[in-house]
Amino acid sequence: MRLSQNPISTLKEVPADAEVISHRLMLRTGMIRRLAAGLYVWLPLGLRTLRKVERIVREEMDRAGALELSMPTVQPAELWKESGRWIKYGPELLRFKDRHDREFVYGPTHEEVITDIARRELRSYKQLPVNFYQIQSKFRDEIRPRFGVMRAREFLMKDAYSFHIDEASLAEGYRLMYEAYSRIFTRIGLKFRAVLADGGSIGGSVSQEFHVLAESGEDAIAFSDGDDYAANLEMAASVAPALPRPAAAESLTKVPTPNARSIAELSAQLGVDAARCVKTLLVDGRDGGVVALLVRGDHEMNAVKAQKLPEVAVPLRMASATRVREATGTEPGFIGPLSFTGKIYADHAAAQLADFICGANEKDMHFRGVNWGRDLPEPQSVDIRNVQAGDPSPSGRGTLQIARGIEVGHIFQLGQLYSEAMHAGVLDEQGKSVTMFMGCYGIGVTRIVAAAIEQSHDANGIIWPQAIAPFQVVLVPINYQKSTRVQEAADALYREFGVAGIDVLLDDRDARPGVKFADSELMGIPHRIVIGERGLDAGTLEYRHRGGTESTDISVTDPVGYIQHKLNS
RNA sequence: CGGGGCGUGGCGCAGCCUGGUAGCGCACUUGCAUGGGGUGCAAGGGGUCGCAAGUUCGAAUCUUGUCGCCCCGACCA
Repeated sequence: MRLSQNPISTLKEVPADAEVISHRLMLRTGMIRRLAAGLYVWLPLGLRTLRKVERIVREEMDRAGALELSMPTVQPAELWKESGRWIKYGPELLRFKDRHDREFVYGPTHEEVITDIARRELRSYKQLPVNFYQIQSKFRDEIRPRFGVMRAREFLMKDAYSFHIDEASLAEGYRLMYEAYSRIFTRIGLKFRAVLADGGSIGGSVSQEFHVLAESGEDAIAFSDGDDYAANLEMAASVAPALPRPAAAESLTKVPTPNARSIAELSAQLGVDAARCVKTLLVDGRDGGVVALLVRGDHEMNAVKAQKLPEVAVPLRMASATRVREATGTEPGFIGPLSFTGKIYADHAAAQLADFICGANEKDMHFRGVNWGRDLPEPQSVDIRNVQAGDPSPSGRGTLQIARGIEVGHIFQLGQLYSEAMHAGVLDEQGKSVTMFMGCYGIGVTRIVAAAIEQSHDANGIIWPQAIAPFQVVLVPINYQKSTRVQEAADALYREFGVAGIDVLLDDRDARPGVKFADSELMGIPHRIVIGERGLDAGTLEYRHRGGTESTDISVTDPVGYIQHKLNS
């Protein structure tokens, strides 16, 4: 591409609402433009990178034996009603009607459509296993789209769905996808980690997410420093303390704690560690009542874990102030388990405490010296808290660290969740009908582009990994418009790179060198060759790598060979 | 959904409090100079101030409504 022919210029200033670095750089380089909240136009420069990511994904999916197809973005509501997700999916599902008043959705994912295809087309176990995939736009009406294309409403996704005769085959298909994903992210040049995950709204049992490690990531992930255990914070199991609970030493006393509505205030007023306090959280119950969830004062409740408890309503909701009053006779801040009559769950760590402090179900009062088994019944002990850095790893080796990640891939073993609801079966070797087992596997193609920038940039701009750079080489001629020699040399070089099949950008704009240097760095093109009269006199060109700070003179005789060597090393 | 904030040329902003017919920087156009790190000088083009209604002789400015967007929160017990 000749840069003089690209009408999109780079920006020095960026819209004030762009927060994260990838969003700012994508706007400044002219990769994307915002159309509306969560909707982005991919301009020529951005699309080049997007297509390169797509190509790598496609190559590795094909290599893993998956078959590409393409499904409509618009789907009939009947399929969603059949799977049950018409009700379960919530407002993120964009629903609309056509001129005949028939209901449709804009697909946020395609389990229903692919299962419909599978039940029509697949008749025999001999056709299994099979894995279908597509790379296509999805729409999810996010509560709060943000961070540019990182959490957009419409985005490009690679989604794959596999069908199997039994669980063993599903596990094998899942393993193949795990390996394909690892190859994909490695080829793209990302620092990533596969972590144990929750199924979320897609459902299913076994599932792992692939996270790109970056400070700006929206997810917290916990990983062991002793082995390769890694899990989304939502899922990371906290290990129950092994020691026996200390014996009760204090007697139960009620103490005044005026306005101590938070653990921080409470522990300050009483001069005790937050870890000796118990937080009582009331959440809505499944049967209409409330459920008490107890965690240690220095711990945080984990909503994903808590809503797996049978009595807890899904999705998890904190009880309203009115219901708190009905259930306890007091207001939030002074709730405790002692006179509470509803269902009580205590986190393992809270259940392990002796002589602890908790609310007295009376305004401005707490109990001290509370002991399980003596002052109230032994609790049902469960894991309902987030792990913290320093906690022992559930793998038994090492302690947990917390890092932030951007979820770029997610793989699931769905089992028979959809195939059962939608009656997708095949005949087995005995001629008996068997419900198929399914897996599904997603990659956020557009999100990968943003994640790559988050992970690799500096003060001057993007530093693209080789594999997804919009151009591999940029040619910067000095005084292109005035110097015939420079122009001829640059044009010749541009042709040679093109013939060699290397993606080359020629900055033939009538701009000063400083502008071109700044732009080449902003755009993050890995290899730069400067062509100037001085160098031509000496028979040299100037080479510089985007990541480096030094330029080196190279001979004019074979710059293409020089770059090819760099690309292959 | 709750709280806060913002809508003024393509982008970043000032003007609004105290009404008098819109300004600055970047970008863009033209010319001259410059030509190895976002160069300088000069001359230009471009905005019915989100939209609607109201108050007023007069509204970017005051009032009401409406639409759009952004940020924070959604463990607080």
